[in-house]
Amino acid sequence: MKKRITIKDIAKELNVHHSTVSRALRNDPRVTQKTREMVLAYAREHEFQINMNAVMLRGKANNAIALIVPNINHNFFSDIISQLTNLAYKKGYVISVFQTNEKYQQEKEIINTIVQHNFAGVIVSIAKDTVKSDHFSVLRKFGIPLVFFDRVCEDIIAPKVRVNNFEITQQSTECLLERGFKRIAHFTGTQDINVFRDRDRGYRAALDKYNMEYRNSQIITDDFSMDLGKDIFTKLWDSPDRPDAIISSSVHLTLGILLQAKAYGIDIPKDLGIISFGTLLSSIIIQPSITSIEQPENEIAEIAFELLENMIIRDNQEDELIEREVKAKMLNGDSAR
Amino acid sequence: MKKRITIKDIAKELNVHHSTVSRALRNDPRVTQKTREMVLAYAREHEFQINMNAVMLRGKANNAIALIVPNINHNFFSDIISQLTNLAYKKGYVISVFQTNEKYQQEKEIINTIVQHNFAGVIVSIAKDTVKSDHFSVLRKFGIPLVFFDRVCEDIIAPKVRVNNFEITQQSTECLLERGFKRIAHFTGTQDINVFRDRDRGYRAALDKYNMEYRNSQIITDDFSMDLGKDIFTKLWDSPDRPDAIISSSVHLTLGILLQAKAYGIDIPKDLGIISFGTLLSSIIIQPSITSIEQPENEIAEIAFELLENMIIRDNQEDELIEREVKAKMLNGDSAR
DNA sequence: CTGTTAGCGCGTTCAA
DNA sequence: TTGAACGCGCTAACAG
Repeated sequence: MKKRITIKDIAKELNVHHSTVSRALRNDPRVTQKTREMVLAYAREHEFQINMNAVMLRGKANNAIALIVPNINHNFFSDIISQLTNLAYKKGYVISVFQTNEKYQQEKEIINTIVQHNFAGVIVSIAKDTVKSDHFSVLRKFGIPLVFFDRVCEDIIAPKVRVNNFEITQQSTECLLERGFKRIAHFTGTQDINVFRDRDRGYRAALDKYNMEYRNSQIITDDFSMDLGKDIFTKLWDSPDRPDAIISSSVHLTLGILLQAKAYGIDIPKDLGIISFGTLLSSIIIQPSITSIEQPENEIAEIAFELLENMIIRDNQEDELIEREVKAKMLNGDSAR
Repeated sequence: MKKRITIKDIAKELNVHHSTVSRALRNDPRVTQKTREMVLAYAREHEFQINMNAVMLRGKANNAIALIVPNINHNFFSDIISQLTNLAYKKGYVISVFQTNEKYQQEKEIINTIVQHNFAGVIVSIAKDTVKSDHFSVLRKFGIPLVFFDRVCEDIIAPKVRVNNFEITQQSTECLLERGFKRIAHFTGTQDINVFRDRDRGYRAALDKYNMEYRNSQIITDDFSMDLGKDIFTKLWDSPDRPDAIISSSVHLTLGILLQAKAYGIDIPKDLGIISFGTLLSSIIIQPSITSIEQPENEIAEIAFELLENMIIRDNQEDELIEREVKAKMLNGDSAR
């Protein structure tokens, strides 16, 4: 590690005290115009860069925000990351992104790292694996503001940004029912997570409303991958009680379904209705277009950031329950153009 | 900001010296079993978390690596981010992701932040906007290891991971020529960036080899968006010298092209051949499938990380020119299944 | 085995 | 207006 230039180095070189240099660099008014210019010139010339570790050790607030997501390379999350990064940049914050790979253990270690490095705040969407929530309490203990989005811990008091999963899934299911589908399967994730639980509740509410039942109704997958979607769909399709429609919680599962449907020569939507969460960018050019459920990623990012920034500025942890809900929308493939 | 518990607090409480606490926490052998256990128990109970700012101020190496990309929400980059984050995690590093939005100014400010926070190393793919490279020299000055991937600064001495853009674009163009296409347009990015420059050189090399010329050949876009792809294609298609094939540098441009082609009722690939960079996930279900050029994101991440880790471990900045090239592959849509 | 001391780089006293 | 001294939390060197 190269030795870096410090304010003391500058002070020695210019025959002033390092506290004077410190003041000059921060534009403290009680320093001569001349001295300041001398210091600034020297600093610029020698590319002085302040050591933030020293600054923060003295208690100055960090300007780094931690963002924790299960997967960086899912569009839903990468869109939110991108937007949050831009918002933060405008306000002088820096976002560090962490990926849990859906693992509780990694999530926990990440939280510790965040505490140890004095991050200013944390925005998180929890792992599928996360059923305990003890690791979040340490943030509260250390006074680090926390905001949940999308996938939340129900038993931790912190602001939460939710998507209207119940409502939109109910609506989507009803849409299929109204189009005459009778055996609708629901491909979704673990029921430990609010998002997938809410979606399944919405799905069942719609079935109940129409007095429908379907034996193979709920299919829970641990993983959202194209291959898994393909496999699950294949089994289901070849089973005695074949579905005539599917609601899918993930673009990747949907791609697997579509792929296999194509191999089987299944006519969509005649023989198989599909509604899928997630923006299937190319659904607009797929023949036939499928209906997708679009989530407002930018709005989620904006609200989450706003909530967190408020807490950071007011040096405050919320004790009341702040919940904000944003609305996903159904986008019919054929009307997308 | 809440006051956090420190080793001194623990020391006072247990009537030992804080240096003893420090040793106990780090499992220094020269501390009694009993003392250590006492300290560890107390620390665990009170959720002590070490203050990394203090540790780093003393000179200990940081375990945080900075990753700078133009856009987090492009699949090429988000795949690399995801993979890098996992590799880093296994080795005990943490990745912080920064987004330049293709702006030189942001890139520069990010570099300063990185220096100020003493990051252990930097992995970067530069912004389209970045024509100067002065801001990278500060990293060298401060002894922070640097690795470029994909989009590189030619005049900075640092390890570079490149994709065989020249070769693969030449090959793709020849592929189209051999299939009988004669007026092939090239949709690509600014020629200030090695990636797009290399692709265009490969494209032209193929044309030259076949003694072909095409007036509208090179179309440079500032931005890679679906809308722009659609607009540009529309203009081109309606021009007197209509293309019969396109090589596209971006999935988003390609989607725009496909969308408009569909609206025009253009038969692909009979009336319009298309080869596109980027994994068009759903190309496997698009009818007709289009040929894509797949880049080895995981391999890029692995090599970049390995190169950087070597420099970090050896506390070394490379003076020799390390260049590694990875190979993109053409993937024919119809053989993808 | 444990305590003492010093210092990492900076900002904030308090004094001059 | 500037300087001197101190301390943020931690670890290394040295002393006991």
